[in-house]
This record gives sequence, structure tokens and C-alpha cells, in this order.
Amino acid sequence: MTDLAHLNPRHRELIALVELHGHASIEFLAQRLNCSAQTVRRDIRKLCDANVLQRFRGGARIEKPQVRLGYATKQDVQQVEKGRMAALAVSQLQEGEALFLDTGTTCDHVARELLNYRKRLHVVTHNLTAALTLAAQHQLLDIHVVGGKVAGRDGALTGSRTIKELTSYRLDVAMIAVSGIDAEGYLLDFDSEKIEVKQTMMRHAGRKVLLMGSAKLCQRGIQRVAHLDEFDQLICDAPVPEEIQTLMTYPERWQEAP
Amino acid sequence: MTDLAHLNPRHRELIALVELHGHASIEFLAQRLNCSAQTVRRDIRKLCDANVLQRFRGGARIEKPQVRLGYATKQDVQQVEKGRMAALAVSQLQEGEALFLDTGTTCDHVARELLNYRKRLHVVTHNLTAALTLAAQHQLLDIHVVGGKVAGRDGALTGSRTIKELTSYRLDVAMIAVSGIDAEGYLLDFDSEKIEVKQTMMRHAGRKVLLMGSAKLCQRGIQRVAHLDEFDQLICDAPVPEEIQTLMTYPERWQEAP
DNA sequence: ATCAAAATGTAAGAATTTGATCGTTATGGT
DNA sequence: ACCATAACGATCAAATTCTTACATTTTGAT
Repeated sequence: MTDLAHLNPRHRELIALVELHGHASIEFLAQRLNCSAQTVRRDIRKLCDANVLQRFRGGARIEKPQVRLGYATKQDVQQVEKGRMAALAVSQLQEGEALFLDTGTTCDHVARELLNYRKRLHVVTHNLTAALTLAAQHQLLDIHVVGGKVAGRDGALTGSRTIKELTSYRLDVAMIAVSGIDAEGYLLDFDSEKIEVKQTMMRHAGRKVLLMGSAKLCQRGIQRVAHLDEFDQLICDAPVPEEIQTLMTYPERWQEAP
Repeated sequence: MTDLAHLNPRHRELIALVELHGHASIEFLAQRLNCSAQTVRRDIRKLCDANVLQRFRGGARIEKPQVRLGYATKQDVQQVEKGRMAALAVSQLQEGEALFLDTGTTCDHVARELLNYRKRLHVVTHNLTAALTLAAQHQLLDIHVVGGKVAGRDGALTGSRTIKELTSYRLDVAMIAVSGIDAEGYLLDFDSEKIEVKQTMMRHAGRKVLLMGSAKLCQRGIQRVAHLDEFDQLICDAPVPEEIQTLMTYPERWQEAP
């Protein structure tokens, strides 16, 4: 990409001003930034080269993603790997099946993959980001969002109402993601509210599918979600280390996403 | 070929207006875009060359909802005006109040304004887009999403579960937006499911606030939501025509967003 | 302190956009 | 078929905006 390194305060202010209304004129910007129109043009040209803004004659605009899927696109690491795991997980679904979809960037990738799945499905989730992604296919997909309180900037819904609503479902699949794993093969996460949601989804689903990138294999959490053995399928983006495989009763349940 | 790169705001608004109804006349567009018919013709010719629109004598239409522009463009219709209405609506909230937030692009603007509101608030909504926007301030705002089925690509939740959950609240404010108004002062909308949600929110709120852009004043819907008199505050982006004012018992409830 | 490089402002000319006019072409009613 | 009306395309002048070029200021290094 282009270098966004040396953005001076005026550049940031300019972007903020454009974001405010979606677009702004050179004249307006020059006045608000207390500089000449020429400087604004130079700034805009720079920012357009860096794909931050789009210019038009007389001003510039910003293509603010309607929804801050920035969470799912920008600060997301290992996008390619997560996409591969998501594709594998989706490919194993059957038409007409019903699934729980967890929160987290990996599950957001699953949602994006589901958009290309051209068959009927039922999806139940507490993941606002994923729900909004899936909304683009609401004619084909039956998407249910459980109620709850927004618990994070990723749009995860939690709370007693969330749990209670989840218990009224009985679905075919639960797609779960976690933050880490401990030495005994227990999967870990940080937020106890989110953990309770994961556990509830698992209790009310037939096939339990775990999506866990290899980066997570050496990460930690503070609270146990479930044991590896409780899952029917485990999807990773790389070969799973020997020492993790030995923690499972049926290590052959692991699958590596191509 | 497809020179979508530097379309100015007028071009985008034009596309959005055509998308809104599927077709639009030159005259209508010239009036709404505040420019001459000649300019509209030129714009349309350009957009037709780029295969964004199809023209017919007297206007233009759009076949397929644009893949790339789609919902994001609709957002652009009267963006500034909606922002002004949203700002006025938000400025009248008190710290600690609880509000229902409706769906629609106008309410999405309210959500964006709420991000800058630096005080505690409780928000209950069936609007996924707004909820995700608000999630960026989840430490300060208490955001509740009611459960339901995703009903549109804008992320509106509807269905019996949505209604049932809403009835368990009793909030200070309901912020409602509608599609149009009829000759007797009844507000109109298209989707009966969404209408039921609006009505439920109103029944369970103290202050009922209507946000209605001047563009909606001449638009229609197919089903009645409520009468103007049922609202305690009505916010518009322009002076309300005499003939609309006379439909109300208390026309002084109208406020024009500055 | 001095110099070079980068950033900013200024101005003139080039290019684009816009609205109006006018002759031409399509549409609908008789 | 004919006419009246509305819409269209071409053209032009005025206004706006862009680019280029150059002068001035600021910054940072030696």
C-alpha cells in the first residue's frame, strides 16, 4: 500500500471533516483547516493516492463502509487463513441445515462464505457483524438474531436474555471460535458472558464445530469454555502440533483447511 | 468505461434517487438535485455510458441494484438533511434516558449522532446497523438489541419475537421514521412487519418523536402507521407546508432542524 | 549559522462544468 | 397523416476548478 506514515494533524482533521458528511468541498475544507485551497488539493491528492479518500471535481468524499465492518476487515490478522477455515466449514454444511454462529473475526469470515452458499440455510446468531453481512442474502437465508446487550465493539450480544433465547433452539450445527487453549486441552476465552453463550450454543446443537487458527494454539485465555473432546469437528489452518493432538481422544477429528 | 471513480455527490445522489423508486424523471431529478435539466441529462448520459443506469425518454431507470453502490448509496440521499434532523433529535435527550430506535437511514444517522453524545443513555433497537454503529461506544451506552428475524438488507429485525420482547420495555422516548404521509395526516409505510414494530415502540414509550425529511412529505406508503397527532415531537429538515400543518391538532409540535 | 529539502502560498493560464439558447427529433392526440 | 408539445443534442459563454510554475516559509541536518 501507500505510505500513511506521515499524516500531519491537518490531514487527520481533513479526513475527519470528510467523514462527517461523507463528502466535502475544497473551499469548505480550506476554510475549516485554515489553509489555502491549493494545500487542500495537495492533501486530497495524497490521501486519494493512499486510497483513503476519493476525489471528485470540487472536493473529496470517503467511502465509509456503511457499517463498521472495519472490525472484520481492517484490524483483522490472518485473513487468508481464516477465510480458508471458513470455506472448509461452510463446505461441510447440507442444504436446509440450521446452525449457530459464534462471534469473532473467524466467524465473520464464515458469514462471508455463507453469502456464496447458494442454498437454503437457517442461521441463529448473537453476532451483529455476521448478521448484517448475512442480511445481503436474506431472501435465501433464514437469519435469526437473539436479543441481548451489546457487549463489545464487534457487536456481540450477551446477557441472560441471550442465553434464554438460545435455549429455545435445537439446531444441527454450532460453529464456535475461541481465544486459546490450555495444557490439558481445554479451550479458553476471556469474557465469561461470551463463554456462557458458546456453551449454550454447544448444548443445543448436534454437530459442534470448532474453528481455531494455528495462531490461537499458543494463545491463552482465563476461563475454560469446553474440552477439545466435546467437538465433533475441529478446523485449523495448518497441521496441528503433536502435543495438541495427544490431548484429544479422537485426534482424527482435526481437519486442516486447504 | 466504468468511470465510477470520481462521481461527485450529485451523481451519487442521482443514482440513489433512481434506485429509490426504480425510475425517475428528468424534471423530478433536476428539482431534487437543485440543478438544471440539462445537467441532469448530461449526468444521466454519463451514468448510462458507464452502465449504471438505463435511460428512457424523460428520465432514467435502474435495472439491477448496483452491486458496489447498493445500500451504501441510498445512505447518501439527503445525507446532510438527515444528519441535521438526527442532531436535533439527539440534542433533546437527557442524560440517563432510555429510547427506542427505529430502522431506516434516518435512524442510522441518529445512531451516528449518539456516538458523539457523551452521556449515559439506554438504547433499545431492532436495527442491526444502528446497533453496530453504537457498539463503538458500548462502554458509555447501554445498548439492547431485541431478537428477531432479519427482514431486509438494512438489518431490520422483525417477527413475533421482536414484538414480544419490545413489550417488556417501558422507555422514555421512541424515535420513529416512516416512508410517507397521506392526505389525512396518517403516516405510511410499506412493510406491515416493520409497521407493527413502530407501533409497539410507540405504545411503550413516553415521548414519541417522529423524524421525517421534507422529501417524505410528498411520498407514499401503503399502510398506516399512526397519525401525526400521536407524536409529541415532529422533526423535519425544512419548513412544513401549510397543508400538512393543518392536518395536526397541535402543529406547533413541528420543529425544523437548523 | 547555513544550506537543502519539504511544505505552503500565490498567481496565471488551461480545462471542466454548467446553464441557456436554438434547431432537431420523438411522442401523443386528433 | 398532421400538428402541438415535450424532450433531446449541439453549441456557446460564464463561472468554477484544476494544474503548472514560481515565490516564500518552515524544517532538519550539518
